[in-house]
Amino acid sequence: MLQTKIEIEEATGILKLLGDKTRLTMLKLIDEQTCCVCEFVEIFQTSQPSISQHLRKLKDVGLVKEERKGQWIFYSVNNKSAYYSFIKPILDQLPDQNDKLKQLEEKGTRISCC
Amino acid sequence: MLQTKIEIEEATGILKLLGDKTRLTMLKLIDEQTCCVCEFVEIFQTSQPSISQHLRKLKDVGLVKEERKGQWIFYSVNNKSAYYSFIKPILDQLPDQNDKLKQLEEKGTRISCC
DNA sequence: TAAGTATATAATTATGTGCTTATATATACA
DNA sequence: TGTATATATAAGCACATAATTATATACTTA
Repeated sequence: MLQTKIEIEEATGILKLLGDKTRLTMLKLIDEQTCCVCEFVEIFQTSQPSISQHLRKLKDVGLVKEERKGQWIFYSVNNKSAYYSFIKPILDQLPDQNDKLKQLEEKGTRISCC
Repeated sequence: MLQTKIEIEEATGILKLLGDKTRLTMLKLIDEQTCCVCEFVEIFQTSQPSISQHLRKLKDVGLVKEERKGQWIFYSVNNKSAYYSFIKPILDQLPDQNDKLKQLEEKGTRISCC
């Protein structure tokens, strides 16, 4: 695939967002899956507002999309984003994070699959 | 080429470094060229200590290498770095920055070519 | 060796970022 | 409609980061 060019300033904005452990892991997780906020809270063992704020930043640049299903809001990577081809090669070099979701399934706290 | 995996925490460290306009532009510039500190100072229109500190951070993780030639120290991307295959796809998506070096050549302040 | 140029380092300041606490909004269900 | 659950937002604080200023070090050349 021919890569599209991205301006330096846009690139630094995106890279700044990826330069955070929580957000980068999130993106890797939801590149091929879907997660809701409370799952992230459990996975990252942090507060709900903190997770919401990270997701907000990713949403603001269009990297993730949300879909409400009842009381839950499910997040996934927006592969229609103009930046998707920029971040995909990065995500592909990261180790799989699915063990984190497996742990939720074992504890019975996984929601997204329903 | 089969990509090597990089741990999430290492990746965020590297991405944090790339998430800065000066450093990202620097890396793109010296991926295939060589520049010395005073050239960066002129290109980025900033102070010499600021440039040195950016280079220091890149050097600390092994992303760049330095070579002294007389009074000048020339910097270039260290393509032997374990992280090179991680950052290369990122740099490749950035627009060419060679116009900045051309401007130095036109002004007669380009050093590295000698 | 003295003066000039190039670069590095240290200390300080200014700004940015992430997390917490508190509160608001939205949905579900009894 | 009232309560519980899920999520978002706002304000404040703590910490991190980038730039500046001042100074030190290294090399060059007269």
